[in-house]
Amino acid sequence: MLLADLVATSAAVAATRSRKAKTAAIAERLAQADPAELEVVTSYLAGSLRQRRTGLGWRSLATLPAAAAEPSLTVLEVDAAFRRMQALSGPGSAAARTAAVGELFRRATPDEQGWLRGVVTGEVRQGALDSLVQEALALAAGVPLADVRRAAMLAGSTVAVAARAFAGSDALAEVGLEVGRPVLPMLASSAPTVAEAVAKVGGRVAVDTKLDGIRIQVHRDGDEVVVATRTLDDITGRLPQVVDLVRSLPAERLVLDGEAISIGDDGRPRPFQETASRTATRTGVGTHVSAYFFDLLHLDGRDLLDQPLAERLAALDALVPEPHRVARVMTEDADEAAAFAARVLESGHEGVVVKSLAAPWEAGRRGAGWIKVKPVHTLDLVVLAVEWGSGRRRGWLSNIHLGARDPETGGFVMLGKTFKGMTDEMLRWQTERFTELAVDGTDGWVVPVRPEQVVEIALDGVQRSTTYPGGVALRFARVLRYRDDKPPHEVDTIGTVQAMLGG
DNA sequence: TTCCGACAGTGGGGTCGCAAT
DNA sequence: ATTGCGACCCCACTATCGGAA
Repeated sequence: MLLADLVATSAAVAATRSRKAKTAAIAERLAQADPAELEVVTSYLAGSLRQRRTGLGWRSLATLPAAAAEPSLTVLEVDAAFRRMQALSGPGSAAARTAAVGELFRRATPDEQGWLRGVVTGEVRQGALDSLVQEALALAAGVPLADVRRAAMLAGSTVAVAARAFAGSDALAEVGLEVGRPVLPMLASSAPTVAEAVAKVGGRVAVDTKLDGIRIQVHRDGDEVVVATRTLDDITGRLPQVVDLVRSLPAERLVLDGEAISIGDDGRPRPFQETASRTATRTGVGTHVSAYFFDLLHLDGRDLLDQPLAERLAALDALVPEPHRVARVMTEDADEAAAFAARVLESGHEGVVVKSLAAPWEAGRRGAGWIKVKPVHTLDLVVLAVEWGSGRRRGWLSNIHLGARDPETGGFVMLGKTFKGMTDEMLRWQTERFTELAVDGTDGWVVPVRPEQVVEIALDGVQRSTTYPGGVALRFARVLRYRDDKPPHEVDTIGTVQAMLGG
């Protein structure tokens, strides 16, 4: 298959807003793929390369050679080119990579160059990702979507089951949970209060402590242990204590789901930054990282995936010692759940996850069985500058720079940015408003403004920063509303924000 | 007809590893 | 030694489609 054909499909998918039409276009292209190229085509139609890392990013593609007039690249040639680039490392690899990019892009037409750049930077933006490709696979192969989804969950990717989809439902059904091969993780949606989460889940629920660490999935087969992250990255070598712990459990084959986090000598959780640092480093030592498990998917030959959570938890409790499980209550009473959540926060943890005790394990259904609840802080800050948006926000002033008041200088200290929480109406309004407040000094991207507009910001908390002058940055900041009832000299001070670090 | 679940898009800060400077 | 890029950890929120109610 020519890359040009695939790029044409991507353009057609981008050109319509109808999901059905997108799915149909993708399905048509999938049906035309040879068996040998099916995995590459499936991956490309979802907007991703098959190579996890290429060493290429937006910067590497800033300058490109002149484009070809006629299409000639095949999808397999493109895959081979990226495979070669992935293999490059060591001194001189950057130059070799640049040469390889030149070779590939010289053979691409302007449209193909645009698509190649998008797939490398993860910005194909055609309005279809993995989920719609799963639908397209089901459509093209004439198999139920649920079969495709389940096989993809168990195999850890959609690409891995594309060929089986075309071989039929029976072939898909042969894909089972394999100890040692990570499955796609089950995700949680969120709710503002515990009471709402309990009501939404319904019936008897488990309320788990939500730890602010790294999600881990641990597989053990005899002495062989594999630790994987949420994106199924293998981090076994970085968490030796977790490996030892799981080896010590009284079972031979198992699959556990949990969280890795640094806990201080006082028994309270360390900031997320410490856990991240510790788990990101391959060789270094540092604070101890402990594992706390909250689910069990397999135990000694028995798959628990399809069992209700209540049964999985019973098996978990029998297997894993209490100090290595997340604290939990099981109840039907929203007040009891809320009281537990209050104790969890008191102990320094992030929040709770409310789970249906009747629900089986189901990846990729954010919203069904698990609902997280975290407290929200708010600050009133002033807007210091705005950035022009991209994609669907092109032409709108989008990402705002936030500042707290510095009582000593009478000025403002930047704490971070946010583009979240804005409706289209707010984007329209702020584009007009900040155009009025703009001062000289724009670089064409960032527009500095007079610090006069106050905004109420919601955030999960603050963290240490080496980027911002106050030494603190906001975590997950989003706009609640613009405030015209509050003058800039009354917004929160940098001292107030710094004090939240200790909290 | 209205409601709501699922999906994609738009990016945020921090940390490390690696190659180049 | 320092710098810049790429990769990946955590993540919130809105708009929209299309099936469910």
